[in-house]
Amino acid sequence: MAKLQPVRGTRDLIGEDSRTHLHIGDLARATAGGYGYTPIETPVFEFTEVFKRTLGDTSDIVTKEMYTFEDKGGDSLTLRPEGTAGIARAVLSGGLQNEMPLKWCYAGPMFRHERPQKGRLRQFHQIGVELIGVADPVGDIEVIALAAATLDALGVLPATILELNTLGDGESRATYRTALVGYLEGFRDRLSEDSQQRLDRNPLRILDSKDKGDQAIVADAPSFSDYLTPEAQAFFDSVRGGLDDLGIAYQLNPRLVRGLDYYCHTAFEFTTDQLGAQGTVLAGGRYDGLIEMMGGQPTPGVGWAAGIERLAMLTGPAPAGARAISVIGIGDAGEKAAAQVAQDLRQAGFTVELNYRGGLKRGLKRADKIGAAAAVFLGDDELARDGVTVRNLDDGSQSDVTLAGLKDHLAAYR
RNA sequence: GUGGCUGUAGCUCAGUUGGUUAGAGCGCCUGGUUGUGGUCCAGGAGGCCGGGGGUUCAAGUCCCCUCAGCCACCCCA
Repeated sequence: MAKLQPVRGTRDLIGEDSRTHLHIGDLARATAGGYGYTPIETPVFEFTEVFKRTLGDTSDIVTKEMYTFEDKGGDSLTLRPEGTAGIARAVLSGGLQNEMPLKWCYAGPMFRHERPQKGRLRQFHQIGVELIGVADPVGDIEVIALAAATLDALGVLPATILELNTLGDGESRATYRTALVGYLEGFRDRLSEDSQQRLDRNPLRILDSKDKGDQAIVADAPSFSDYLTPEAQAFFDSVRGGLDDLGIAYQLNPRLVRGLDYYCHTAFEFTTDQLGAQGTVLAGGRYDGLIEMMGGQPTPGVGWAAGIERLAMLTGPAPAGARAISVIGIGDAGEKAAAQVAQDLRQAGFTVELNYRGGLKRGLKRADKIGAAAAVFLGDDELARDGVTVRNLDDGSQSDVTLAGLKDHLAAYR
């Protein structure tokens, strides 16, 4: 263990950072609430099997990015790398299959053992929503509309574009995959080293390779849209029509893919060019195969997740809360009386900071530092006349106020 | 996991071809004001120069290793 450093890829959220994260979570929950989504909290760790089964043994997340450990009972546990698997598990272990549709939103930490860089940490935070039990495109449309509304509430929607694609159904994907691999095999030697591996493991990923040579080869590859079944095409058309009806702009991106098998039909991402290489702010899609893969009945689902750290880089710091009133006691009797005044003001709903010791000068310095709007002095002079002195910290003006009239006087500072 | 760049005070950074007690601004503390902040003035505290090893008469400065940060690849929110 290195000396008193945070673990690599983790960081403390203090002051403004913490406030901003909470603000983003609050706004997301409020927005989702307006769509009828209620909060869910699942554990931050699960049996490793939960993620292995759902993410697939060959995915990068499972093979190299999971924080996995053995607990004292000998079970293999894993810190969740994403939110959906745990929620699917909750559906099954809670016997909620008959409560469909389930509409949930969540916010919390996720863990992936990756090399940190801009917009990427080992412990990071996501907000997300899941709509489980709706097979119709109206579900996709609602979830995307909610995503846009959330980004709009945060004020970052104009900084993003919505990219949209379809992964089709299983049949569409299977025939396309065969055609794509057939085409790419002819160029195997000329593909980048990474893509040669992808060709065996995850050929669809080659479509969004950043390698220039790969891109040239991919340009002439078979197009997925030619392989969509009529049903899958109709589904996608419905989603697009619904977004058009709601006035939600999007850009088709045929190279937008998902690595995992249980994804199908709609895939979408809100991306930005303001965050360096990590441009994806919010990503989601339909995962009809997920719950079945975990051992449940076939159950449709669609949802998304967004990175709070990435959102925070776009929103900037959240607005500060109410300015405080500093209550400063002077002398033993004054400090005692000040404690009572502070208590009364707090119960009346004021934000109050009580000085602990050190006298008026120290109290005022502190008041200035925390940005208090006014200071209330309480010393022998004030006690003698059963009142307090109120100082306006913006203009320095002071007034004598009776104890009885203090709340009314301070109303101007709320 | 791979690559590039960077680690000097709480923060942001200077520090000459290797040369004597390592500096600045901001912040912090004290005093000027034994009942007045933010401005001003004076003073002060605070550094194993990320860590370890090496070269040298001499290392913050050069070399190696290691840790960390940043950025990119991979992958992803």
